[in-house]
Amino acid sequence: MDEDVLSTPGHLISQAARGFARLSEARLKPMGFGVGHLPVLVALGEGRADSQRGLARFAKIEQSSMAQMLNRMERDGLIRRVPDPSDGRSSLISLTDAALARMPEACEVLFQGNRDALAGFSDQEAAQLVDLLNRLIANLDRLVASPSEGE
Amino acid sequence: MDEDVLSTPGHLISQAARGFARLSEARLKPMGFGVGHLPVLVALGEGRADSQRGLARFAKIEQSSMAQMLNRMERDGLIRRVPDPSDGRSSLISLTDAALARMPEACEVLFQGNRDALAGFSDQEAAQLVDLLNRLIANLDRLVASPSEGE
DNA sequence: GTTTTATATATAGCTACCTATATAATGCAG
DNA sequence: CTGCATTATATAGGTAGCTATATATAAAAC
Repeated sequence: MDEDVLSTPGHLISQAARGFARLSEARLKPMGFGVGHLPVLVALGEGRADSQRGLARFAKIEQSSMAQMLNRMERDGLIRRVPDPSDGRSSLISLTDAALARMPEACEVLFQGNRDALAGFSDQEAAQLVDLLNRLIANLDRLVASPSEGE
Repeated sequence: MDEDVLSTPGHLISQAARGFARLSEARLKPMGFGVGHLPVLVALGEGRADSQRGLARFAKIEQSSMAQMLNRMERDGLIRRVPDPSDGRSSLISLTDAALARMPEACEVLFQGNRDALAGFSDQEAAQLVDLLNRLIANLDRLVASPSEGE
């Protein structure tokens, strides 16, 4: 009876996420990227954010997590931080040429990983999965914001 | 064009997994559990495994990850390890009374978390989500086993 | 009965998250 | 123009996973 706590969507999603992460990690590593880099690459590449805070909000992770992520990416030569002339607390973050050059390939690898993972899914099923996930995420965002569940 | 790499199932699943983990963590912590404990509790509680290797296989994580998990659970008084009399390399792992006593409540909390997260889902939609996730996981398991994708 | 191979666990070191707290610069009140 | 609140970043320490490698015991080969 308590066994099927492992058949709940929550547990299945965590397993799927680990599977995806392992696959993506394995494929991105040879080109010098990690699975957490992508939101940063996209945000910087499209000018959607250029501060640590902005990147954290874009990636929907905590500021402290982004700080460490950026430390690793700077160490690995993917980004660069220059002091913001208009705000002494802040740095302006930008992609290095190396990161920019390798980005399209990284995106392609991720798209391919998704195609591989969705093998056997009809277009309709893939679309439904995305829809259900988006609704789930919206619910979870609401719940984490106010941990008192229900309504 | 590369922005929607963040709208792929892979990325959405990772966001959903983090949301679930944060929610479950917050609710389990007050009763002394963590989100990774559940497979161990279930496996031990139902006699599905009693060695580290067996637990790792059951939980579908690596042996080294399970070793650390068990270290933390032992430290926190949730499990106990006694040397296996019939195999000098191995320990027999069992739940403490404290863990056993709190387990049903933990399962209930997780079931409730799933109900909360699936608010607005019809039964049919919830079932479809589970089905799609199971197929996704099967694909990913296959892919990780042989990283040479497609066919 | 040794020697080899396989298995069980342990350990080192990494990513990517988290919470909580400290520090420094900004901006606004007074 | 000073002092307080706010904001941006940094740091400490934790969980849960990973890979890779070491060690000890067991089992199989010879």
